[in-house]
Amino acid sequence: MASSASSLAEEKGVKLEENPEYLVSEPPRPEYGDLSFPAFRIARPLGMKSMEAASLLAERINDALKRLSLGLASVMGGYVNVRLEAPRLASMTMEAYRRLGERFGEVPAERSLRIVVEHTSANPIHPLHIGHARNAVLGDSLARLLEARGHVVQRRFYVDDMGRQVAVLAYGLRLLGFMKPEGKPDHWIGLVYAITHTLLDIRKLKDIVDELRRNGRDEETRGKIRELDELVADASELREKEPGLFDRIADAMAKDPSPERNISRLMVLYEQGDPEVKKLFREAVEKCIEGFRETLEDRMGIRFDKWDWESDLSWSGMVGRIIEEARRSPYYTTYKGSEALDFSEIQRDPEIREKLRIPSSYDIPPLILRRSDGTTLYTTRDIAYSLYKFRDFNADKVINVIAAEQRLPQIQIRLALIALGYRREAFNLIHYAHEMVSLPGVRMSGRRGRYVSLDQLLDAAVERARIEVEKRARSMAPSEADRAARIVGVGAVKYALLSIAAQKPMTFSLEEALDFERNSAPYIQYAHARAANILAKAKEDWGEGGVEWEEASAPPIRRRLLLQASRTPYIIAKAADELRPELIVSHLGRIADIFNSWYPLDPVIQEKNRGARLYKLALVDLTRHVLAKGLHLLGIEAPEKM
RNA sequence: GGGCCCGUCGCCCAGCCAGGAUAGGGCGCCGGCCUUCUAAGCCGGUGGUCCGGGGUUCAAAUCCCCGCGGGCCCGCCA
Repeated sequence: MASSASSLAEEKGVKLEENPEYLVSEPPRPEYGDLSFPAFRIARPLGMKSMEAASLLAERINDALKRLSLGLASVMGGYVNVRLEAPRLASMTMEAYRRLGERFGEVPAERSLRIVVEHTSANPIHPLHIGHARNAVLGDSLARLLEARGHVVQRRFYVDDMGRQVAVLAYGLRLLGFMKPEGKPDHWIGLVYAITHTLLDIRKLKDIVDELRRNGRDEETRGKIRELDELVADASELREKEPGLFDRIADAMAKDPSPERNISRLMVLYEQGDPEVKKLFREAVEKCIEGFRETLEDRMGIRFDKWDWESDLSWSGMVGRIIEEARRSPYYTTYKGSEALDFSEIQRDPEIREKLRIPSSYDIPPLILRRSDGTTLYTTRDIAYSLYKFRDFNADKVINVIAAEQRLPQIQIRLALIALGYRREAFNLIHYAHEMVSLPGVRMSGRRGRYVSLDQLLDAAVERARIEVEKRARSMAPSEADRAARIVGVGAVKYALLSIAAQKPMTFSLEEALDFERNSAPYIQYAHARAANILAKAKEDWGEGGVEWEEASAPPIRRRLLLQASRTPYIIAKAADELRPELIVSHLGRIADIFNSWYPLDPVIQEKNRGARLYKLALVDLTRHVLAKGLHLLGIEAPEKM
């Protein structure tokens, strides 16, 4: 339909403003047909009345459909509606499925691109929590979608080991005098970090209180004392968790006349590559990453091709070279006494504003490149890293999956790239922003050790799934039940995170994620398992011929399942091109709904007529495949049994 | 003070970018369905001033403007 509209426009020498493909939709009532096109939308640019455009377009579409004997177009109001010839659609779709096998649904893009997807990149100072999970699951799904579209994708994790937070952790570990994680290493690291950070804050606040008191500022003193009380409460909670660890760090810190100075010194020494400090930092961060990998790779099946250490980038001289380039740039300036890049001129360019999506009346502040002690800042290092991602993979496009709160620094990075003459990179660096995840009633804080870790959530989900699996575990071997529980539990968490569009803030309710009914991963997985089960019991292969394609026409629900399943390649392409995994989520939901309504009404194996039975088997097989494919693109496994 | 995102049945969400034919799902609630390919399922019912107000248009949940409510950002943190 879309191509008929395009060619019509082309002949009239008119360029349509919008892609006609976007105008194709499903009519509101099934009697109207299977697809519809609002002809009035293209009537005006073509210089026609809407009815005129509709009948002309219907004629074109009919010609095209006739060539394939695929259906019939009719005019209704200003719409052209098409009713597809189900048997023909069935044989074409199944033929493609048989030819492509497991690849059915993937449509290669016109041009295969090299794309880097950087995601998760959590600070290596505490375990992953639900917010990181949203990032990880989105990033992983985007990567899978892009691959399905024929792009060459590289997944990278940025290990941010040069921030102040890691220095705080390293300082704490040095006070502790050893590094022997008990239990999962990232959890242990998280505890050390929280204890150290909280003790540091208490120390700082105490100093402030003393100072205020000396100056007789009673009002302010009382306020600060209240803050202090809260901190002490947090500290005692931490102490309860691990008294030995806590006291050791506390005692050692009490002997240090200036913890802050020592932390800053650690940062400087690490950036300089001091061997002893380097060993300390690296060991600490490696422990944490080890824990991350256990969660991401072993438990969630989210893998990375590269783990990029921020410090490596810095030591290699890349960050230094960026600063050199900045100094030579005409936008180099001094801001608040520090070296900086000034964007006031660049951001006046309307093309740049539009391409980087900078709001029209928004003034991007200058970007400071270095602290006064000479150490670099995160954003500066990220400029180097952005370029590195393009170069190292020879990438056409780099997608950063990063929380929306980092919008400003992400814009600054792209402006900086332009300032340094890297326009192509700036325009092909995409900030895929997602909003935060909160847990109801939980005030999370990594610095205070107050968080629900992703591991805990996954444990709860898998545990819940195990109970459900055991309820119906019929003929399942224990190892099989284990596997099913893991697939269902982890799948449910992933689905919950993917089913809400990324730009919406979400409250993650474990309760709801563990409701394994409709609109959940288990619901889709269940439909898949049922389909797989029918196929397993069938002992017949529809692919060897004898399928009666006429069976595709009726009953309506059977026909609808075919129609929906056959849209899959289009949906996958769209979801990949628009970076919208949630389109896959809703497509799977629709297919599972139709399949679940269909199969109890229209038994497959008991069907007496062989040709009909084989067609139904083909339809079950297609459905099974399409569900598995979609789940896979979301990073969710599809069990054969559950 | 400036900017970004969000606001749709009691609750959670889709639809909005690319305006059109009675605004869709799920949860909840009410009532049915396990001798027939797994009831994590199916069938029926209940429920909406699309945050408010203007404007553009033959036509607005969708586009524009002004408000209101919630989240986030504006650091020599990351």
